[in-house]
Parts: sequence; C-alpha cells; structure tokens
Amino acid sequence: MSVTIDDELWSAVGDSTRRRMLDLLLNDGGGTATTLSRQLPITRQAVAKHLGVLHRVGMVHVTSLGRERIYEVSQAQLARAVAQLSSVGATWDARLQRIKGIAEAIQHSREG
Amino acid sequence: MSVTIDDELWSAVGDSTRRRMLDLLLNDGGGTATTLSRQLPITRQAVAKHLGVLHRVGMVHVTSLGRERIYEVSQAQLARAVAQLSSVGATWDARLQRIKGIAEAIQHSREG
DNA sequence: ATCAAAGAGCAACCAATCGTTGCACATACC
DNA sequence: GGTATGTGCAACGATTGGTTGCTCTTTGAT
Repeated sequence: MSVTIDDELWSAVGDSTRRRMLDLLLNDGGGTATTLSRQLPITRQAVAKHLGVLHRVGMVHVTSLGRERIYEVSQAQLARAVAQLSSVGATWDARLQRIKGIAEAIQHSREG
Repeated sequence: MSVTIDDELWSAVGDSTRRRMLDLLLNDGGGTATTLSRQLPITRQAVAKHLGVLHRVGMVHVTSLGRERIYEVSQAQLARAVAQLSSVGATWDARLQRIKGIAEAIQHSREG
C-alpha cells in the first residue's frame, strides 16, 4: 500500500516558514503580508510569495479590505493537512511496530 | 507556544521522494541507491543524493557489503519524526477545535 | 486639496536544492 | 583478462526561497 499523499498539501506544509505563518494566522485569527512579516525574519515580499503558495493550495483565503488584503486559514484544508500528517505518522508507526515485533520474534527464537 | 520543530528532520521528511524512499526501505528492510532507483522515477544519482541527506540527519544508516552500500532506516530517528508529525498535527487540531468553539459561542450568543 | 506615509504588487537577481547527463573507479563474475 | 554492475563525483538546468528596488493605491494629516 502506498503512502503517497497529496503532494501539494505536503509541500505547502513541509516548509518551516509556512508552518510558522499558519501558526501566526491561527493565533491572530488572520493577518496581512505586512503584519506577518513583522513577526518573521523575512521580508514582506517573501511572505507574500508564501501566502501565494498557501492560497494556491487552498490553505488560506483572502478578503480585501481597503488597501489591505487579509489572509485567514481555511479550516477545512488545514483539517485535511492534519489528517494526512497523522496518516503518514500512523503508517510509519505501524511499520515500526511490525519491525519491532519481528526483531523480538527473532530474539525469542535465538533465546529459546 | 511555538511549534517550531527540528527543521532538519522536517526537511528530510518534507520531500515526497524521500518519503517514498523511507517507505520502500521500511517495506524491503533496506536497499541500495541502485535498487531504490529501480522502484522510483528518478536516476540512481538523484537517489544517492537523497540518501545523503537522509543519512546526514540520521534517518538511515549504511553498511558496506562488497561493492554495495546498503541503507536501512534508523528506527529511533523515524520514531522521532513520527512524534513530531503528530505533535504538529495535534497542535493544529487543538487550535481548530478552539476556533470552532469560539465560533459556536458566537453563534449561541447571536441566537440567545 | 494636497501630499506624505503605509500597504500591496511586480520584476530582477542570488543561493540552494532536486533533477539530469557524463565520466571515472571499484568489485564481481565469465 | 575483460565485461558487466554498483558507486562516486562534477557540471549543468529548472525551480524555489530569499533579497532589493521600483511603482501604484489608499489612507489620513495638514
């Protein structure tokens, strides 16, 4: 069984800066490229690019308000991402358990 | 609270090709750059580079056997990765729940 | 009403990474 | 010995994450 996953989602969430951005957006309930860049060690333009990729995969949605563009996390899509994270984790966990079981069986057969 | 995570581990696991490689190594109990490249749509040299980064972060270990170099998954490090995946997932999940709770509270106060 | 300040967008550029091809070297086997 | 197979190294191109610099729009203060 393949653990191949929605690659777009993963690449969105695989970047540490984007994870921090999602974190900030969740914490503050939304933000603009400018407000985010104030809380991050990168420029507004870099933040804007990241928001672009997050938006392209539907992880955030935008609303214009005057001259500002406010980004918020899309709950449904974040839930999907969380589900996939835990799915991969669970799969690997299961394989580790199985390997561990095999190792123990070998150990037993050696001891017995 | 920051969800900042061991970035090396994440960048190792954030790449979809490397995830597939880990999968294959777990499934087969080990492999070489050549055997992996046969099961992947990329060249042996590309696989070798990926094995390099996985090795650098301790996700795999190598043993030389004749002219072959056999890679196996390091169980301890994979377990760490799994733990971090589920940690991020749990954090986001909690925030989603909290937001959902707030939304419901607002809904109630509107209705009440 | 005008004009400076602040937010956003666009383009060019740089460095790192993921892929490629091509070649040299080492080991296995006939 | 010679050929096939596994590995390693280097150069190259495309993409990506960051930068700087500029322009445009909106706000708001004088």
